[in-house]
Amino acid sequence: MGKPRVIYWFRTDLRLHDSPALKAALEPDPAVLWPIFTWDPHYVYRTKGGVNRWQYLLDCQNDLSKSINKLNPKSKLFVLREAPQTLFPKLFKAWNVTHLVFEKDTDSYARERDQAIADIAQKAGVEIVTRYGRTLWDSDEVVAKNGGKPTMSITQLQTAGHKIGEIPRPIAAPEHLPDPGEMPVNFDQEPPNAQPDLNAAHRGKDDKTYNSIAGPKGDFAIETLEELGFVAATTPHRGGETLAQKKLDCIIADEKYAATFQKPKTSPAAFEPQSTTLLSPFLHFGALSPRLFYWRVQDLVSRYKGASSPPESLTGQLLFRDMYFAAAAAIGPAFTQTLNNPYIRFIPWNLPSKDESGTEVGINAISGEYHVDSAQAEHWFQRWKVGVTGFPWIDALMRQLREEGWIHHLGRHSLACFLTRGGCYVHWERGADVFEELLLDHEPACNAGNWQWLSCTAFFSQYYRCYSPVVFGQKWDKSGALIRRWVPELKDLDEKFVYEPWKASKGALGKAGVKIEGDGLGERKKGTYPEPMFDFGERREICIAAMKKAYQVGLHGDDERVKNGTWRELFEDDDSEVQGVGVGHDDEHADDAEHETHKGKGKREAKQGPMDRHLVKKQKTES
DNA sequence: ATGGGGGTTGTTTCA
DNA sequence: TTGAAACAACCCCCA
Repeated sequence: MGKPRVIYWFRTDLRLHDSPALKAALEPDPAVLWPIFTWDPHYVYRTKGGVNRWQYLLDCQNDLSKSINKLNPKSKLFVLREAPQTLFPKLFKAWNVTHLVFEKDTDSYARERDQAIADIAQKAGVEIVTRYGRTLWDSDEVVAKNGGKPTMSITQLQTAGHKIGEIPRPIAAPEHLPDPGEMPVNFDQEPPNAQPDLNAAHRGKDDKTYNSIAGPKGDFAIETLEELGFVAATTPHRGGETLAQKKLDCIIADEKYAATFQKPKTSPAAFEPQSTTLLSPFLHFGALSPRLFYWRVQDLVSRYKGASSPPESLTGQLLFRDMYFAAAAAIGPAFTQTLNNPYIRFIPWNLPSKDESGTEVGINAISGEYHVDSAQAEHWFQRWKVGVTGFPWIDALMRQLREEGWIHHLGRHSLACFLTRGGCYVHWERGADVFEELLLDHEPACNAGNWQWLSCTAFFSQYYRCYSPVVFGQKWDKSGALIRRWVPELKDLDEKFVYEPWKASKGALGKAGVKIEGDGLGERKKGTYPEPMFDFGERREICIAAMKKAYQVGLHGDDERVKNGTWRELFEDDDSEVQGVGVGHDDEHADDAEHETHKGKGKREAKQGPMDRHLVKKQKTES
């Protein structure tokens, strides 16, 4: 037997430091090692991503390639443009590969893909080696220690983690890398399935991604935005392991900040500089190891007097990340949706997703296809999406997100609450879909989990705690600096009205050079800012009443009645206020609703409640 | 097993 | 100006 000929397959671990998988690849002292990245059509076409995130990925790849090249001038990150499922059988033969090594990934699509790769490797007689390094603990182990169930609270995660044992200490980056072997491409490229292309909207130019396996020059170079057909990115945030390390160093150097960090006390209105670390995009691409981050903080905390502790502390933030990863690992593809998900509450939101289970986009992806069951809700959603709701705090956040790809966690809360249970009563999957496209740090598990949290469909349930689009921002930023930065229409408006310009007098508006008019969609007149979409106080009341009703009904995503539409019967005794929310009901039913209201009000409130709650409990223990 | 305490990140009011 | 308490519609967790 000769020495191993190893492919190291980089995926969501674009780094050299603290990589258990890379360490495992180097341990048998390979004769050759190819560091490769495969440009997977699933990510290119079936994962929504704005230009900002594509640029960030390219940053991470370029930085990694440079670092590899420093360790061995003959090597770099070799990028191959083909789906791994069809590429690897050919590579294994052509390059005479003995081992394929990669970091384990528990995302639904990744699991399915990696299983396929494992089968292919077995047939080819190639040994597969994997290690976990994407979270603090192996998510599957967490699930096992949690009784095979998804971690639905931070205590569950902590208890399970405690049972597994101490979080592994980070591993140093390798000091040497073997030469890559020969890389003949004496085989044909399997053309990708480019339809549907969920990113078509961002491609201003021709998509040349798959013109050849080894790129335009045949040198396995990293793609460019040009090659992908994308126009220029707008975010100021840049990726790469080198930058991640530098930023982490800065954060740890500010001992008081890092050791006493309390997330709920950091301001969502702070920008330049932001109040949180902005390390999440690095974590997403694996340019920063969560375990390195954890131990750099923890070692400081252990010797610091008066340090904060989980869940509010910096390490606590990493625990939440692990919680979502383990929940997603246990629930599988259904985690990112309501349908078929037994752990998520059914709420009859407007604009529900079309059922795409069984289709290609249905695998762990929200394609954005949905039922427009209410023209009103659709109009609100369109205004929310581009930041013209007429609520300056909401619009500022949305515009910051669109341009920079990052907003503070509590800003995300504001946007999410407003779209779902605290304003528009639009399905959280619509919002998750928009965030998936816009966030640099978009992580399927964390994004879906946080939307479930905020919409009170899982993880969190206090739906009467509702973020006000006015007072919540004011609590952090009385003068409206964030609004002035991102909603320049209002930059000269008096502090008294900057959060609610509709209350300003004509004189005050005139002085600020702004008029309140229109819905903000389409061509907007210069010097205008849209009217508020609705009376927030009114909407808040309606939404809370509707949430209460849905909680009493107590359906979950896997309920047959959710799938076959008979859930409607359970909501028919809505009183008139609630009816204002659920659109979709035609006028012919209005009479019935009216009728129900007359005889039902009062009595039912008192009696039905406890009975329904009992029903909910019973259902839960059964499932 | 049941009941009380608590829940990273609400709002309003009052001291 | 800051902090605590009321509001009291939820579910999880632990003893």
